[in-house]
Amino acid sequence: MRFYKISDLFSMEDGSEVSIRGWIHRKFQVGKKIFIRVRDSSGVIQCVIEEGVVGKEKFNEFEGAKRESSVVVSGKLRTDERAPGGKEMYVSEGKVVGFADDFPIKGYEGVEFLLDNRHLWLRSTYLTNVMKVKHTALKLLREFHTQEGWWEVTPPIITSSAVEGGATLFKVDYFGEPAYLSQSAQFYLEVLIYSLEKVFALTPSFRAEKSRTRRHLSEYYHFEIEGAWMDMEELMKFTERTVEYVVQNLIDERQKELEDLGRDIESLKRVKAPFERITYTKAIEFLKQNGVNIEWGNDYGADEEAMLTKLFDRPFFVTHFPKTIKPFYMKVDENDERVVKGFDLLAPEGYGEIIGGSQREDSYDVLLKRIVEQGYDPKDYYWYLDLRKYGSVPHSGYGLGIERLVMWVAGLEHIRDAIPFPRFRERSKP
RNA sequence: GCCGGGGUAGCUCAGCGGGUAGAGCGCCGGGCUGUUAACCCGGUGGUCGGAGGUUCGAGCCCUCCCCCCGGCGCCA
Repeated sequence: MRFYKISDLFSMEDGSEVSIRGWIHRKFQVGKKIFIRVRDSSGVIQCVIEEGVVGKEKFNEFEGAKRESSVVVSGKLRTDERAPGGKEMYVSEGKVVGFADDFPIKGYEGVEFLLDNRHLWLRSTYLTNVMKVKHTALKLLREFHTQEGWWEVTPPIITSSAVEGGATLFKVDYFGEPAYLSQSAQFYLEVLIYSLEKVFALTPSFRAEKSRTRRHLSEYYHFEIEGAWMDMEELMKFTERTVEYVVQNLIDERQKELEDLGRDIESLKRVKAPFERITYTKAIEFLKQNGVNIEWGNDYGADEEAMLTKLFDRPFFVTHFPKTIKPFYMKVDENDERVVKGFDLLAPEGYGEIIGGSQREDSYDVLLKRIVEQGYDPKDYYWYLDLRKYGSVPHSGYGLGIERLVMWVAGLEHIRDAIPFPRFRERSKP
């Protein structure tokens, strides 16, 4: 038997005999007539079952099938304005494959209940739409970098030390020795540019902070790139082209899902390179003019970042931060020793930082000095320092938070919905 | 880690001058030949987050603890 995708049925002729399989999304019974809305991965269609047509036994079988029961049904398609989407199937035969117990999610539950029942909530059209958007975003990132001559590589997740200090690491028992879950693949990518020149990786990253915001996860997908011979300017140009490519093609390929999610497509259409740029110094001036009590040299917080996002109606760069608030690997600007050649890319509409990048320090002596300056032990970074001793080159790279990108593009209120099984706070179930 | 809010029926919540618990929805049974979170009739429903304490008596007052939500910090 050939099974059709439900989404394909809506473009077929009335009278077509088709079979589908899926799950009962909604069900209504009126006397001797049962309406079931059958869902598969592509869509939902209403099916009408009448006792006079399928027989009493089959009718009773479907009568006993609750929401989320899995079914196979066959029948004729016909147009009916009373059906959602304007088409329905008039069932001639079918069977219940797996009967469902009473499904706990009815549609008015709170956050905690839904998170405890995430394994069931993932069947919702809302989360399904988000997952489809995410898939396409990942596909587009890979597609673009491959087209542009980049190599995908697979850095380790288990590491022996912090890439940068500060952020809390998850500790694991590695054959009796302490090891940590990676919070960035950057240093490993820096190794690989000496052979592949331009590399990217998609890996989970882990942060053990007990963050309490709608923008943080303990486990998230990190898209990182590193390019040999690239300076900060080249990297920023490449970054904005990447974001433009992903967003513009998403509008095209996932239009229906974005609309279902209630996303304002017009604001996404404005995501065209080049993006505006503002230096950290100018950002601080702006904040001061708007009554924020902040001094040059301090990092701005979430409230301040939100103020900045209102300056532009598309993503924009903040550049040249004081070196005191940025990690040692960022290259100090030769025109102004107080700042580094690093940038953040902030998404508009209050979404904030989605990418952080920089040109890397390529001088052995300067890097060593900065490691010591920031209180780290150079021995822990022996292999990272080594890279500067064997044909060092200018190079740059960035890290993009996949779930933050999805959250912004899909217009989500919370980052947890950009990942099927969110890990945050102490939550690790389901 | 800090600040704020909250944990009462399967779910969403009400109850608080202390007198030992209520609604809606769900669920179960019945009815209905066009439903869109269907509708109508009947039924079912609770260690009031945990442990101590005050009191004749605690969901309600006190102490400690646990869990959840939102904001900050940290960052992608």
